[in-house]
Amino acid sequence: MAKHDPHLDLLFHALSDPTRRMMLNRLARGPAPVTELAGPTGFKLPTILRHLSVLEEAGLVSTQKDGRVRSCVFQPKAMEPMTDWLDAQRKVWEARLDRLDDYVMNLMKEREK
Amino acid sequence: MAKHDPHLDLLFHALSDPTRRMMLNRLARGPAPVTELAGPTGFKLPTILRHLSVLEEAGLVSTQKDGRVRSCVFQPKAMEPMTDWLDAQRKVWEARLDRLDDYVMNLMKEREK
DNA sequence: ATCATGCTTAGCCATGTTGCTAACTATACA
DNA sequence: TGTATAGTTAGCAACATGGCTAAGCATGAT
Repeated sequence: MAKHDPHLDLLFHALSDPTRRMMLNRLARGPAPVTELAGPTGFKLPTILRHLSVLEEAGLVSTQKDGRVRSCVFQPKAMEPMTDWLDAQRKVWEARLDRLDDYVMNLMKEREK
Repeated sequence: MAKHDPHLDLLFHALSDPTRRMMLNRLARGPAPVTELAGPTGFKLPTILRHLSVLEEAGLVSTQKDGRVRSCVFQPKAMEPMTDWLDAQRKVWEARLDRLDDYVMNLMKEREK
């Protein structure tokens, strides 16, 4: 378990904004140029570009310029460190439940004596 | 799919900080008082209390005062909206892969003619 | 060559976040 | 009663975030 993983910070932070989640959701349906990402949000292009760069820094989106159009592509692999953390966290929690279980079982055995 | 769920913002934001993740990790092992949460982080109590309130507002931790000690408890259920969103996102992505598959299959059939 | 399109950059503003210290309250213990 | 313990609150400083406008640049169409 990493003590503090800066990449995780970037990932969770990137997803903490509804506009960025909306953009990601669009991109999950397939690549799109910046303007198309901006459309449904109602925000201006510079704002969207900033959100996009946050997504890129988190590794969630990669972009490539083709002529004057920048095409944005969702990178699902980037999610993994996050789901890994969530799984690890759940494991710790479940181990705790198991220990609680043992504890309760022992209590009951004691009672039976 | 909710247009913009403020709760998701709070959840992802709460997890975007390494100190808060460390605190949660400790709490997954079982309840703890504030001072014990602060210990390994090296931060002062007021700082930890602010982090704690972020976790509480996200619903990830509930606290209760017993005498002069505040006991903090991890609330795993609070994670659900987040994992639900991740699952939904993955579903969209996989549906896209399926469509791509169909597309490639059609291309190959065309070629055979 | 000119114009429209699609970004891109610079820079401003308001607000939010994260750390701190200092001072306070409330409970337990002697 | 007095003292140590465990939080708590107020408020400050530095920096990050999220929106904008205005101006610029590169490419495609005419």
